[in-house]
Amino acid sequence: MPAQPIPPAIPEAGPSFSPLYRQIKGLIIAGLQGGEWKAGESIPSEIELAQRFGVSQGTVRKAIDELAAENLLVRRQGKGTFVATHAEQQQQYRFLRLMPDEGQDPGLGRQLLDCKRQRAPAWIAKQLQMRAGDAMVEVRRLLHSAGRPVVLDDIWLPGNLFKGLTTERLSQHRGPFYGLFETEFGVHMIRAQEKIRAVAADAETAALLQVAEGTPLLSVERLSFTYGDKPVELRRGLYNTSTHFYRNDLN
Amino acid sequence: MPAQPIPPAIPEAGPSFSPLYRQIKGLIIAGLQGGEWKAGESIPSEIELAQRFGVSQGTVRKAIDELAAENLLVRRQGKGTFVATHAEQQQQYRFLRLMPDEGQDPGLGRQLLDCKRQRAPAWIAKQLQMRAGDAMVEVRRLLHSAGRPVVLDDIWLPGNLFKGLTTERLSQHRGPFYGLFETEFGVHMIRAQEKIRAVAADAETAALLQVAEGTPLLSVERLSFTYGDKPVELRRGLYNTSTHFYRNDLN
DNA sequence: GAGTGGTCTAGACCACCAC
DNA sequence: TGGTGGTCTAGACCACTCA
Repeated sequence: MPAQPIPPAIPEAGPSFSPLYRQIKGLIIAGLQGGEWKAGESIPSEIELAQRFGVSQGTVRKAIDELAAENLLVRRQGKGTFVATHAEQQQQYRFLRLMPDEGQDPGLGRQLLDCKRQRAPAWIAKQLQMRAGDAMVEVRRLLHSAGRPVVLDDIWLPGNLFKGLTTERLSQHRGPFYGLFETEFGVHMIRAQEKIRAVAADAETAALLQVAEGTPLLSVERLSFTYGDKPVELRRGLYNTSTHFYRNDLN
Repeated sequence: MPAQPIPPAIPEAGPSFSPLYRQIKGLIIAGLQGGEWKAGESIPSEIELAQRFGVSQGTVRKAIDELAAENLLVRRQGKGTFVATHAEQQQQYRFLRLMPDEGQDPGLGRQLLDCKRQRAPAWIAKQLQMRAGDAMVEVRRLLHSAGRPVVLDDIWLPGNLFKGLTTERLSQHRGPFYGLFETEFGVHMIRAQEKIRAVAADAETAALLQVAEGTPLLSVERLSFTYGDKPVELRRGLYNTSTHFYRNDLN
């Protein structure tokens, strides 16, 4: 009697078959994760990658297509394929959905309020997959539009990934934080989840945003991930939506 | 002296070159728009479409790939390619991003409050590309979770597209409104824009949502489009976010 | 087993960019 | 002019569904 194949202890939910182009995709992600190509740089041409991996150009192309659709890579005809970055003009504030009621450009100014190292409380540690009490960096800042404060951000980062992060470093830097994180700490934010609620401004928040206590604010809690679905930033923004709104496109 | 080519009066922003697969895509969209294939039905196979349009299967495939990425079509291996619909279990509430703090499934109950024909005020007419005073249908309803009201929706529809829409018709129908709109009125919602704000509950809203007046609520204003970027629904939802949140994924 | 979508290949040619 | 990504084709074979 032939031996029965051993069934897996837990029924697998994953795909039973992995096409070649997905394996190639995994190899390219590994290169990105390992720092073989840095943010803003070009990766090798499709033909070169095809030769390296021993597959056809079309297979590499399909792998890159998916990575471009996920905004990990950017294709530029005639020039090459580049590692996506948050530092460029066009990609600035890629994750910020705040829009002014009038006009197009957010055009926001930044004001750093605080940056200190703390021990992570349990509710933050859990989301960042750390242990309660682990080292953590806490940043607080305001975003201004036309001179008026619109957003109050609290940002929490794992201390071990952002060792040299100081108030000085942050205030000297131009452009979005995520650009600094890429160049200085090698941390790429590639994906995020936001939980949005309406809350009432407490006294401290009201003072900072120059609104009355109890004013309804948009609470935007964002958990950002790097390669391998590893959470590396927790952020809570409080938005004054009297002159701005959060824009979302559905399809 | 050779004649100069005449420059366009307005510099064209559009693409100077339209590949074959985009033209095929346009033909398929025209078929969808014209009702050749209805919501939930299958479209002809790739091979059949390739013969009909006189191109290779690969070209049809690329056109369908884009339409599937935009959620206009759904591919099912071994079965065929189907016109996307809001009426199916898996696709139910495709545009609703509300999630409970505990658990996964929203599991919402519906309560129809009102449905009447009105003349469109200017601010609604403008967004629906109608004239102020044109016929309009106004619907008001509540969504409940575990017996408690969570969402108050006001929905405005162009009167000429929804001629037979009555309270009876709406209350008898099971499943999402968008499913009814597809089957009864041939209107497919394929895309939407949302503007999200935090607002304070007024007296009437507070009573309906069973919260205190002034409670912060999420205001979600949604403009939905059908084929050809034609706006066909304006909706304003007021969400009580004490036990639920609006979820958004960024990448 | 027939029909569907999904993968992979090889090759030709086009559009765009930089030198 | 050469290199890059972008399009299009033709054909082989694989995975999935259903009768």
